[in-house]
Amino acid sequence: MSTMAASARQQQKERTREALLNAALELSLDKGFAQVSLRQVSQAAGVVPSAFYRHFESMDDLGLALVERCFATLRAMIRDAQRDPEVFDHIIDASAEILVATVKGSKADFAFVSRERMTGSEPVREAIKHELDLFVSELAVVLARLPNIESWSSDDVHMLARLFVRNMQANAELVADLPEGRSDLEEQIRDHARREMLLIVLGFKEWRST
Amino acid sequence: MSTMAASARQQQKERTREALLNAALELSLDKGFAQVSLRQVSQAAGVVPSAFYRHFESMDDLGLALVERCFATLRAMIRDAQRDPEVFDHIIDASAEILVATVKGSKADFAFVSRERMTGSEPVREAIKHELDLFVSELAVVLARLPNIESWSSDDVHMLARLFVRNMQANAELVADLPEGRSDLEEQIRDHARREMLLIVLGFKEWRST
DNA sequence: AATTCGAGTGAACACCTGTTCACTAAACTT
DNA sequence: AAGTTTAGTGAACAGGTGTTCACTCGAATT
Repeated sequence: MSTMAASARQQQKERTREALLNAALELSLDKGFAQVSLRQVSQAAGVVPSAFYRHFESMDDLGLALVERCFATLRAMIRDAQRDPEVFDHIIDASAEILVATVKGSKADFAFVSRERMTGSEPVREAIKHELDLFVSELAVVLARLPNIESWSSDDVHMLARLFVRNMQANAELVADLPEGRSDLEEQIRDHARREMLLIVLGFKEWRST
Repeated sequence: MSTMAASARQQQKERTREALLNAALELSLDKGFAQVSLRQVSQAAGVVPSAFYRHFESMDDLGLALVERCFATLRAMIRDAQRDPEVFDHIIDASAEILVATVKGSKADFAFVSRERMTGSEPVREAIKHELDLFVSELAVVLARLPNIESWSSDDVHMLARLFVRNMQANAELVADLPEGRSDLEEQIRDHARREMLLIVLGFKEWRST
């Protein structure tokens, strides 16, 4: 992507590296990342355990790489949301829509983040916390440009962003462990998310007018 | 407590049972409950591994017992809050105060719940989810009796309760892994919690007036 | 064409895990 | 006082764990 090289050997290496990452992500779906052993990941990736060390120096190391990969998805989501012209007119509706759609499309990633945020090894937890804070700040920048919000104090915008992200987290959790093919429940979550965001915005208007 | 009996042998049994529970709770503080082995718990409780089975048939079983014990604390909190006359006049301030104080006093319990809510074995996760739903309903009942809220629809009250509990969860997490003796940060969290609850209430007023 | 490099192998290691089972000894029952 | 119950013991087990190390053999470099 960035460096085009790809010398057929590096290419193969990258392939098994991703196989390891995918295997770890999938295996951690039912029991949690911490329960997944180096040997299980290696086997699922079709590699002998000692080969693992050619790519990561420990499971913690792999965990950090996974965090990074997952947040790339999140960043893509916020980037797309900014480009969508809908967002300027109907932030709430569009946000709820984008949230549910994105989470549905990358369930494993979101499940991983919301799960390992509390349980992961200390470095993993720290990395997620940091990425999440970063995400709040990025969202604050986006929000600050919106029509009705551009006059707010930056403190208030930041708090709004925090509440939105917290709401996003909570709803992402719900979507992430949703049974397949229940579009009714999905619609219900979308609706709840919408109402809650609306509530927050309304609360802020009232708050700022006093 | 309930059955007074206590035949000196039952007494002793209860003693080591609690020792096992306490050991499990403490050991799960740094790495998470799922990382704690039956042998570690037994050793920390001063018992040989095979004795464990006299009290629980598996670690999952112990986990469920721990969930039950932790939520007893939560229930006590909401019960006390109801008795406090302050709450009727200044729900928000009193709630924020009680929240921080209670969580600070039972860090381990809250840390356990907020951690195992996502990571625990499936039965443990299910138990927590159930208890949490129950908690929302209980809170809704309390809120419905409050001066300005008694006229709301039960749906709205329930949503308010959900938002409050979510807020509580998020702030409990923050308090739970707070470094010791940082009363400034503690005050900051209390303040945030207060503002966020206020925001929610204001939003609801506005919401309902349209 | 000869040499170096390195991703992947397979066996061995020391250790920790949950579970079993025959046992002891002290508290209970008769 | 004799007999039963049971919380706790200690050794053994089969199996999974992370890490090591000498190795292969094809691709990359010279």
